[in-house]
Amino acid sequence: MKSKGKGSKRTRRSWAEQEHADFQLETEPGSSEQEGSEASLQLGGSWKALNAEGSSRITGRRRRRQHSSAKERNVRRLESNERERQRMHKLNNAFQALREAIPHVKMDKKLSKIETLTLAKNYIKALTTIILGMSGACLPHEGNQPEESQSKLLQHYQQHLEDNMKGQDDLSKLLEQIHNFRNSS
DNA sequence: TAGGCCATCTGGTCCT
DNA sequence: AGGACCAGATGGCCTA
Repeated sequence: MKSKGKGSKRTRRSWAEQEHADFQLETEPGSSEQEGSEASLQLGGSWKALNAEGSSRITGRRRRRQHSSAKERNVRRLESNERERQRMHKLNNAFQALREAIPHVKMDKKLSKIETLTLAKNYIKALTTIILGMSGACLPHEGNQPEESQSKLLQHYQQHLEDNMKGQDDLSKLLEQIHNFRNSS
């Protein structure tokens, strides 16, 4: 969460505020609006935006007929918005956990999401390389072809997941095991 | 000031 | 049927 500004950013008209006017504007009066008709074609968020600009590109498209009252729709939309916020918060928490799990140089600057994913991918690759190197050293009689080692590593990891992985701390346990393994070898 | 990043809203689709 | 997921749109904040 950014430190400032986000709390006061709700300047867009809420669905509750604009719902009535938009519904009148976008629904062709007197038309037979059956569920699943052309009205349900995918337009996503561009629908309102294009209409607001007065574009004629989407003429003829109508919002799907809603069977519930405006008030019920309003309530469901607000509930849906809340769920979506919670979902995005969980996603952001996961990003934050990932940020804390990967080492990076600019500790003072928060990694963006794309940076986090990219660094995480590179970190996994680096760790995999290290582990493959260690397993190659410890298994002199095994075939040391990269694909073979990688396959064994994956097998071992999956087995480990099935046997032990149950909670949120499992990744740190695994990293601890890797750390211990490195120290002992 | 432009561009990057982000939070939020929104409606369609998928899944249970 | 309802919730989860997804992607587009929008507008605010920040930085170069």
